[in-house]
Amino acid sequence: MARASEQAYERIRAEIISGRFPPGHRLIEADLTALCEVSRTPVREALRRIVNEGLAEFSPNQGAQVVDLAAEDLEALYDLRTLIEGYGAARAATRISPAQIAELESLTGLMEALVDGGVDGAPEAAGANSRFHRIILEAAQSPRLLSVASQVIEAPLVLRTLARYSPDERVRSMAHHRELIAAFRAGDSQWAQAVMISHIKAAFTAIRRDIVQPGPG
Amino acid sequence: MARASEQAYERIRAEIISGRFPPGHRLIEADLTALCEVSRTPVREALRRIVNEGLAEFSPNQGAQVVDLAAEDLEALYDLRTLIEGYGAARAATRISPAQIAELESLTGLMEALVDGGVDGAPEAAGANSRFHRIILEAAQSPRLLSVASQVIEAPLVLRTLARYSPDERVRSMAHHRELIAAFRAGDSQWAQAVMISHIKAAFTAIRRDIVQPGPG
DNA sequence: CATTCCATTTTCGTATACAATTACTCTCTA
DNA sequence: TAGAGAGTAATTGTATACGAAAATGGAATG
Repeated sequence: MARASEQAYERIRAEIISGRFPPGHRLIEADLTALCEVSRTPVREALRRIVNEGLAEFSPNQGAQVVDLAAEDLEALYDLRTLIEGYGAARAATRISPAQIAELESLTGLMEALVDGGVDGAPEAAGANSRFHRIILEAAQSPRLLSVASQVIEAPLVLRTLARYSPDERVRSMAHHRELIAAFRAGDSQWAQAVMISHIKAAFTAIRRDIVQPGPG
Repeated sequence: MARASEQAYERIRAEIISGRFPPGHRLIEADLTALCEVSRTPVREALRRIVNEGLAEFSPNQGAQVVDLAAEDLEALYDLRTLIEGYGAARAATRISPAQIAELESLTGLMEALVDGGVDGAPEAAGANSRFHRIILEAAQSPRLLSVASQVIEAPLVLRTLARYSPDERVRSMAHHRELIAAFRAGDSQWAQAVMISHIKAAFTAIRRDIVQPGPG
């Protein structure tokens, strides 16, 4: 089975994103071996991948630990994300297929339903949101973009942005998704880019409200 | 020694960038084990890193092979690079230290000397050029940016852009470097960004002249 | 002569054992 | 009591062996 490392990757990633491995938590290879029920070799491979996607940080001979975004320059991270996802949305506007647009609509409908139903569908909604963004990046038809984007999209997942939104912010976020779809339908790159930038800036504002950034030095 | 994998990484990278491993060349782990004189474990680790930086591509159960940029969408790659390095230059303009500016000057002087001396100092000049760009990205003071940038900077190294430049283009490239330093001295983000964008667009033009892009489909 | 199928070989994926490095704790001393 | 040092435990880094998947080559068949 060529998926021991894949299995390890998904398991560790889930632990981090769910918050069961909190920021700063050390990722000991032996522990992960037990958790994932595979040997250290695929665990190490999964770890490198997770580090590469920005979910963890790595020090030689000291292993990896879950990234602590509160200690990082969140504004720089979100600026980069704005740049990259904005570019992706612009490219996607002239390349996206009707089938992909239909998928975006379906996901948006799902998320709206989860938001309206008072129950806490946060994890599911987060998953749908991730797929929404991923479809756009895939529609941009640039493998390199996909790979680059993962580095600025994965890390913020530990923040569980959607769960922090106020009701108003949730409504706005859904509106952004609807407007993105409209921009794609129109094939308008600038429009799509502008909405995507708004979407990410809005997310950053919600994050910044919650997380106290460390002063310089 | 924690540097068996590091040693393997540097060796394999050098083989690719020098062209001794040409585009499309299969990177067989056993061969690399012999070449690097370390076991397969660190070789595999080095390979994953090289794949991640975009110097090679990977297929499950089939290993890695050196990236063939002629088969890729070069315009998309360079667009991304423009975006990311332009942003880096803008950030660097307000954060770079005098010592870093001095380093940039020193490297530019070295490159100019290599260009003037008729001998083929291409590999050295390429190294100096890489360091020049790296210092700027470091001056931008965003670890994530550094990591993201590597993915769009490393891959084009296989093209050996500098060696393709005409004498005029070389002069222009040096002028860009000098102008970047001036923009940094002025602390002018927009200026630095504009020059960096020009610098990369110029490189792309030289590349596009040489490489025939495959049609869509 | 082209094609398909099977055996062989090559190569990657995983597990495990060992080496090297780092972190920790306890003791001894000022 | 605070600090330094040595010895021990914990953890990562590397090597090697085995298993699984895929590429290859040749023979049989239409």
